[in-house]
Amino acid sequence: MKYKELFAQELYVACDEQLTKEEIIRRIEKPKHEELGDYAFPCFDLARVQRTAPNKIATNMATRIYTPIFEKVEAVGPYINVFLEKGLVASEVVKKILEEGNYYGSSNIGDGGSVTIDLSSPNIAKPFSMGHLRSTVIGNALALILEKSGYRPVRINHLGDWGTQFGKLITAYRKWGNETQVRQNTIKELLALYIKFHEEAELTPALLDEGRKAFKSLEEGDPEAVALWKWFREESLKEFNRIYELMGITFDSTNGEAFYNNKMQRVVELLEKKNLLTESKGAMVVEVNDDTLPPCLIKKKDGATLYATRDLAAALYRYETYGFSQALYVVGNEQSLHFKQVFEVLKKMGYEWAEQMYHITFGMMLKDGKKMSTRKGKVVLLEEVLNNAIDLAKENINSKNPSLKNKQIIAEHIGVGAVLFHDLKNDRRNDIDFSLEDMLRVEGETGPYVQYTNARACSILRKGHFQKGEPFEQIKDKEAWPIITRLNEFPRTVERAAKEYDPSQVAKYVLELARSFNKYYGQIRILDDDTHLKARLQLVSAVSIVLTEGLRLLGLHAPEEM
RNA sequence: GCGCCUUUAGCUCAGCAGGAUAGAGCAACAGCCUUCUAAGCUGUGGGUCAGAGGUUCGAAUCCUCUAAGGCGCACCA
Repeated sequence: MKYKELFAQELYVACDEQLTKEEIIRRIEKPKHEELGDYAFPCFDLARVQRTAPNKIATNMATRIYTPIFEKVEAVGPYINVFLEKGLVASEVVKKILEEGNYYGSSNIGDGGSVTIDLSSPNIAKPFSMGHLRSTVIGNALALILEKSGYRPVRINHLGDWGTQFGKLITAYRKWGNETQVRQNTIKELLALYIKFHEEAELTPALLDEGRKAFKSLEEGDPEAVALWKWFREESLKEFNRIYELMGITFDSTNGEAFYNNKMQRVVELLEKKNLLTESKGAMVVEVNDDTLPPCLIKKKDGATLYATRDLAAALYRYETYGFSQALYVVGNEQSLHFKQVFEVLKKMGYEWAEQMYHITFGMMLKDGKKMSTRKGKVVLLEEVLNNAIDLAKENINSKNPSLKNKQIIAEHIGVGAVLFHDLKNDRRNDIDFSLEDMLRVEGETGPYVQYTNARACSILRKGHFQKGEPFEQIKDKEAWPIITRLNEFPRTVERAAKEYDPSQVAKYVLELARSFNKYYGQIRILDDDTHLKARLQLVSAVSIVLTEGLRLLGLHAPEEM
């Protein structure tokens, strides 16, 4: 980072201040090919100002740039390419990492502001499907990345524990439910009831009304309905917690939709007081931005509330409780209209903090190119996928490293790592077609590949008897340079991931670092040469520190052996 | 119909506020383990960046249109 600024400063002087430093910084790029140097500056802008051929300008300016930080400055066509003094930079970077350890890459761009993150939010009484994986994994990674960037994340699992679906479920349970069966296998039985309800409702549409009525009675506190609801909720949570534990994810709050049940009246009153509520076709709505957005539904014909009402109540509650500087909603992109409406309503209510609310969208998990549907029973269960991945990791351990200790734990870290990483490595807005094969893959651009790289590095550190805190030695291998430049990029990568709410930046980074290290590993026998041993081990240690930290930011463990 | 999004190698995707010969992984093929964990490394083949215009010294990247696909559009969440 600072090397680039140094280059900009040099250019600023060399071009006689014909461009501003900001303009120069914006133009400086990283050449696509290593042979072309570490930074490059194209001279086309100056060519226009000076009305001279860019090649000429490049040649002239190149001779005017001189600082010890560059070992070579050369003009290639219209570009000025500079090569960093490798020894100097390598020392600075590796030293910094060894000194800072896990803190390397931390920043304070968040300035201690709290960020509420609405994530995971599965529906109670339904199995935890692959669809919820994305929100959970992306939200968790964002929380970790933001935390490293100086924010205080608040992870909120906004459980789907309220709504008409529970009316349906209660109705179904009353009609066809069997207590013993449900008690034995709650989630599975409830899912079956839910599916049956929708099948029957195709034949007898009146069932839908009955479901709605049941929900109304639940909302009004009918003891029998409430008891059923509580039971469903508890059993579901037990199941979810097992999965969260496996993934190493915890929450600061599990206040779901039901929590806001008694907070919605206030929202309705506030809307009334501000004259925002109007009647439309029997329902109460807020008109938002008339032409571009459809009205936001607040209350149904029968007086029952809707999810927008709950999200409004939740937003108020979260602002009052956490005083967030940002509020994030990690929810699929199919709900983008809903969040636009909710944010608009809040703005109309006069809350300027609504400007700091963001819908963090992500693509759908598809099955054979189509949306998965709980109602039709076409779901893939996350727990099964995770167990598959763990079993595979165990098989691999048994064939590749049978004497490994703590096999079970490490297999969990690897298996879960494969699944999480697979979800995080690409832009979150892309749809993912579910493929067990892809998800369990451990070679190539995968979590286990990165974990394996780190395990190798750790193994070298053990065998080379690496000691922390020894005097620093400069690395001499030119083969190490690609690693050094990657290591230097880590802080920028974290910062960018935080600013763009994009964990994939970290995932891609960690892959590149692993790749560069594996290449080095193939070229240099680290433990063979005593004279370079210390410097090399220090480099390896820096790599391991950054890989471990990068993986941690994605929610993955980095086992030292595997 | 309206709104938003997507379209880059056989497949899955990168390509960071336009810049020098478009990159990875998987799959295919050919190599590398008596020496630091082969979950690895090296090499080969594979591309009119959906199409057409436009802006620019320069476009996969920005603008417009077309085509294909996806998601959303009032009492579900």
